[in-house]
Amino acid sequence: MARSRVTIREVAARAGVSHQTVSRVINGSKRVLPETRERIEKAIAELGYRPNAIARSMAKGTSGTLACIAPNLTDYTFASIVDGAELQARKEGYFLLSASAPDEKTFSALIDELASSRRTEGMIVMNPYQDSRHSYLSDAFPTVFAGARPRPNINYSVALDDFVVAQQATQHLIELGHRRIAMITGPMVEDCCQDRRDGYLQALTNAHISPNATWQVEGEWSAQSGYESFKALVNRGECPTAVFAQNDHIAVGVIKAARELGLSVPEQLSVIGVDDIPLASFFTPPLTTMRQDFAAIGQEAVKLLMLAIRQPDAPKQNHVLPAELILRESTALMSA
Amino acid sequence: MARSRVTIREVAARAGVSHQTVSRVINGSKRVLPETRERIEKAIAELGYRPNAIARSMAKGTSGTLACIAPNLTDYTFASIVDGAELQARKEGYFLLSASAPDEKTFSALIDELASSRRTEGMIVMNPYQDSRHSYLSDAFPTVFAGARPRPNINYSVALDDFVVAQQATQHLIELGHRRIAMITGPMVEDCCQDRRDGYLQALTNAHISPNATWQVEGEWSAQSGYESFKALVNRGECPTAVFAQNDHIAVGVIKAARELGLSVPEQLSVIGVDDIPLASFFTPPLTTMRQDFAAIGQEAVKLLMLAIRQPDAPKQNHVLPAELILRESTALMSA
DNA sequence: TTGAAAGCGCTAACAT
DNA sequence: ATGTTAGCGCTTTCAA
Repeated sequence: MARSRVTIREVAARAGVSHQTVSRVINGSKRVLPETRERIEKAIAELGYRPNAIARSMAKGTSGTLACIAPNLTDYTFASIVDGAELQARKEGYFLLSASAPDEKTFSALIDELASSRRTEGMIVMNPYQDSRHSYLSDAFPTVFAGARPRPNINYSVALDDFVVAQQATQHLIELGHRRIAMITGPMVEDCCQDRRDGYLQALTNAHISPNATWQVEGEWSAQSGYESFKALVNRGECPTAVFAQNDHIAVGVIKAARELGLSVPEQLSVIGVDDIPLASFFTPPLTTMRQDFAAIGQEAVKLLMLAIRQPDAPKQNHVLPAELILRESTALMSA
Repeated sequence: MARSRVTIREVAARAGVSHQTVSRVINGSKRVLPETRERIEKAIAELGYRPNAIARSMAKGTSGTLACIAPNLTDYTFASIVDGAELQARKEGYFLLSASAPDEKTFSALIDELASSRRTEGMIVMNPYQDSRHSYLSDAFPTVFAGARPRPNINYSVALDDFVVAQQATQHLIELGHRRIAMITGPMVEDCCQDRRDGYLQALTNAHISPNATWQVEGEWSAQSGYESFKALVNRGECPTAVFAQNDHIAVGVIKAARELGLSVPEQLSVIGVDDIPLASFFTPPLTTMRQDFAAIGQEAVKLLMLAIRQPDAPKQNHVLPAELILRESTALMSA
């Protein structure tokens, strides 16, 4: 583990061969005599030689790293996707550089640094539509979106099947007998929020329930937002018997607000979320939710990225993943 | 943003200067005639030239990246530290490569790849003592620990002041009138768990309460573990009136277990955690806890790493950060 | 102020 | 099977 300053040439000298033969050995070429190989391997061990990755990248013309850009790295959502991506990247022989860009300015600077400096071979971008960050992107540099649909400038994406998931969540509430079903959304600029809204509407329509505009409130992805949104809703005089929260954080906020409003969950109000965050079963009541497989999204994104890198002309692809209904105690049969 | 294949020489040709002069311009050297500079900048813009970071690293002998290694990237703890580290790294002009190593084998392979391949200039390691991963490390390669104390082979670290924090948490319970105070710990192989135990013991000693070994139960960092540990404790016939949980997840598990056991929190059982995770105030009851500034830990770690890189002979340093008591509703005066 | 030469540590192409 | 020759795209001497 000593700081390696030994070069391929020193190894070559010690083994009495050319540096090229050493290169062959470290690259696992077959065209080396076993005894030569052995001699070289001995020299490598004795000298503690380790190939310099930068020089290698230089010669090969590839950096061997991918990048993953999220608004932040602390949201469980993003972190899990990154984790899955990292795993897959390493499997593919790449390193993953993850970076967070809280705002559009940071984002564009980052893209610039990462893509045009050839520091990475491709990148995965999350939440490209929270502002106009997607406008800095182009498929001229291999890019895949995670959690958002493709757009004209970007051809690849992996996301939850938001429409279906929302439909299923809403359907679950309907099956429990609810008809006054509110929805609290994330920021509607994001693809997934729109898709989830559409899924919710579809489920209502299928059940011949006419959607009520005042029951759809736009919030943010936080518990605090869920809390405030639900209070606002009730203060407006509307009282649904069930809420479809577009993520678990919002759901948790809704539940807290309901408790303060004297509504018991699930007896008087059913609440369903999306994500299945690790602590979902530790809230009161334990959260019914649609489980997403974030790691799978990250892995898929990397696979798609590899494709984009290797076959720049491959056709547009939008991978969509399912979710699973996790039944806990925040939803219940509509009481008579 | 087009994929940059333009080199410094093409820019030079177009501007009618040597490639070296172009290099001076992109490196902001003063020794270039304003008009020459202008011509070059024009050529750069027209050609859409962007310096190749790899080639630069190659020539300069530095990769311009730091690494951050955690058991995983999804724990809020690790993710927040990484986030803080990334912010600071960029401020220092470095990129941060974060990687997760779930097991010791992955870890050692990672270290090897990262350090000896000179792909990064230094690294931050979290949880080096959960197994013997620390044994793969050496200060021959700039390394700082986050959340653990230094050891003979590693000179730099940044961590919460675990002893003091635990003492304060326990002290809080004591001030509320509790004397039967249990503790549920994380894995005791980790430094911070030991330090937190010692702080807990110190607080008891200061209050002339003799510690009860059966009230100290070793668990893991999860809610599930807190849940099981507390049930085990009570099943043993012991019933404390307060619990110091070594992190919030454990605390949340304890609360759930207590509820199932028919103990109301905080009336019959006070529970305090450590961390102040984002959802802490949304549990029932909202969690009293010791807030850690994870981002600060990450930032400090990078600062220390920069020091380690620039002054390899600087003296050993162990930075320690405070925590803040966040009073919510999971702790209360001991009932008569 | 600018340029020419050399080289960072490696791999690729060709030669032997 | 191995060696030789050229770079990869840049920075760093050292001259001019």
